Amino acid sequence: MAPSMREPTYFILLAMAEGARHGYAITSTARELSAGRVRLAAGTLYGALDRLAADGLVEPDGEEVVEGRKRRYYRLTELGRGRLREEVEHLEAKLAASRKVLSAPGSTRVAGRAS
Amino acid sequence: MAPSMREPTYFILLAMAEGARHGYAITSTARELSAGRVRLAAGTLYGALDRLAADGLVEPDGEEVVEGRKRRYYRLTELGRGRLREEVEHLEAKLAASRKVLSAPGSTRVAGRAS
DNA sequence: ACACGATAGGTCGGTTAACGATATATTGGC
DNA sequence: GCCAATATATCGTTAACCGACCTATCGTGT
Repeated sequence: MAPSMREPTYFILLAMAEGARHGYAITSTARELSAGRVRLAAGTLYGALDRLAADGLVEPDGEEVVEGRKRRYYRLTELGRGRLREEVEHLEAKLAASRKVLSAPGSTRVAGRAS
Repeated sequence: MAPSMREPTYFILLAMAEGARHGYAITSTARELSAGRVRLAAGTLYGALDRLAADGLVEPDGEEVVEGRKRRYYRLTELGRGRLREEVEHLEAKLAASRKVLSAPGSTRVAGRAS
């Protein structure tokens, strides 16, 4: 079973789910989607992009130069999209579990605690 | 801003939200709550317990011997419960963001892609 | 002319959670 | 006697993330 994604990775993939993006655009999209919570550090972003490409979750989608600045585009693969959807399911399962537990005030001890 | 918890940590805290537990019981409760997904390795469990205690999210709640086996109990602190609730909010925010993005089929490019 | 912030890409070393392996010890079933 | 389950603990490794730093362009303000 693949371990759950960390938050930066999750938002990097999610940012690309809307369409291909170049690195810097991923940073701002992730920031928006997370309501400001996720501010991707350069090391996190480019490291993750290399890793995700090696794992086949994203792939390069060409380069271009806009106003003198090079842009490297990446696109989510079908595998990446599937992995993202899987992650959403885990999120839902986690939430379901927490509702079951946190609704009850609970300070109960597990079976038969003797003094 | 505190970084998001990893899955094992989340389920360790969630297991204790129902009531005080000893280490081994946390392992089985976490396994149940996660529908079998989270199988805590010993190193993960006891390492996390020490770390969480140092951070004030959990605290020791006595020891006892049951059938010749020592049990070390831990309890969730108010801080820990708050941190858990905070994490649930982040989970909800993440889900809201992902629904917004994944509902649309989206293979759009970000503004004005030439060529 | 110069500084600075935003845009755009990248590297590198350090921190830390998680993990598997290993160890100890007891109880109970085969 | 051996193994699985119960129970706790340590140790070394891996992997993700992060801050710091570097290069470079463009526009704005001084």
